[in-house]
Amino acid sequence: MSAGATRDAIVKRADALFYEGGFGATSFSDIAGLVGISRGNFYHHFKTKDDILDAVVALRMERTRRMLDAWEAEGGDPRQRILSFVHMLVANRAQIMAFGCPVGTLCCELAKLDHAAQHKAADIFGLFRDWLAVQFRALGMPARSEELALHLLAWSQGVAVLAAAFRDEAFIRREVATITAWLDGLASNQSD
Amino acid sequence: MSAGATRDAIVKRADALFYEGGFGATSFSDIAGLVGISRGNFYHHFKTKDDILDAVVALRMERTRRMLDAWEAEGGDPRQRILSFVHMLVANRAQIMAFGCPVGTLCCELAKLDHAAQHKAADIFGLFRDWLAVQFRALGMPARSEELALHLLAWSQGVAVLAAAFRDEAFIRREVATITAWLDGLASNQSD
DNA sequence: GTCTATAGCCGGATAGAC
DNA sequence: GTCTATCCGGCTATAGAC
Repeated sequence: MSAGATRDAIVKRADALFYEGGFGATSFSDIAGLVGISRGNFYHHFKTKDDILDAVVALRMERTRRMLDAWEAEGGDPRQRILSFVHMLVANRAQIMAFGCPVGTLCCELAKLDHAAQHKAADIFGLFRDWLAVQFRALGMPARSEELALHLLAWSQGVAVLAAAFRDEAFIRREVATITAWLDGLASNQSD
Repeated sequence: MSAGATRDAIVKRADALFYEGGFGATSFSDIAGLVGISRGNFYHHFKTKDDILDAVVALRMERTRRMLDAWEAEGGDPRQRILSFVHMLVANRAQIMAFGCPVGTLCCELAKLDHAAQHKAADIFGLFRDWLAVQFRALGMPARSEELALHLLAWSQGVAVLAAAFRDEAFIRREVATITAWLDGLASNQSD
């Protein structure tokens, strides 16, 4: 296998395992087993476990960027773009109920570990925040766009946490409906 | 030291370490070091690490119950009681920015570990949910009390996650103010 | 009830053959 | 670039002295 392909396979599998089992609980053996290589071969591609984490965070950053660009390119209005973000909760509901949000749970785990990569992980949230702020500005709310972006980001995070704790799909759908109503009420009443 | 005292000391320290460092990342040595006992002595009180987790979850359950009872006994109105809950975000802001919410982060970690105690941990959320639902009923919203309780619980969880990710105290205070305004708007307009 | 000593395992990481 | 073999350390857990 070429150099890049094995490396990519490692990062891809590590990404999934870090999400489903957590960074700390995932071992080199776990990743190597899924990729189909030996543990020794690992260190030809990554010197330490933290290096793998950096690569996984970079992968998630890039994937997020592409997703936001795609939503931007779909040609809808800002309201529809924001709803694309919110709809992730429904589209990924099975994984969210099982493992929570990939970004939120990683940030919380790295915060407890006081890990050097915690700020890079939070930057993924930053991508969403900035993109949402652009949408709120386009909706005609320039003054409070960043606050609204953080508010919506927090809202979706809360839904993910409780959905995972209670395994409650109806709750997800109800909250998404509430968010949609809140969004439609924003233009007419900017007090919330 | 008497049997109960050492056991209580272990649970108390484990509670803090599980919160600040995570369950998986906390070792027996960490706890023993803080308590001031040897690792060997540990197994006289707890057979496995999971047994300690059970005791920690039970401790948090009981502490939560006492806190909710105290808020109930303070003699305010339902609105004031709900604000006592919300105010936790401000009162514990330093810890929340450093380690997230103790309940939310534990639930997410145990979900990823597919741990047997994950449902018991979620029961702590259940205590808050049921108590909040009682308050919303007392506010005159019997039909949607449970939904409102879950909504507020999720909201506070989202604030905790983003506060930890961005270490943003102003964000916490802003969201608490928004929650307060939302609460005061509920009586007059039950559409949100 | 608390200690020391240690078993047994698995983690990350390395060396060197192919 | 991939492998096998191995080191070292920390982990949970146990045994047995005091």
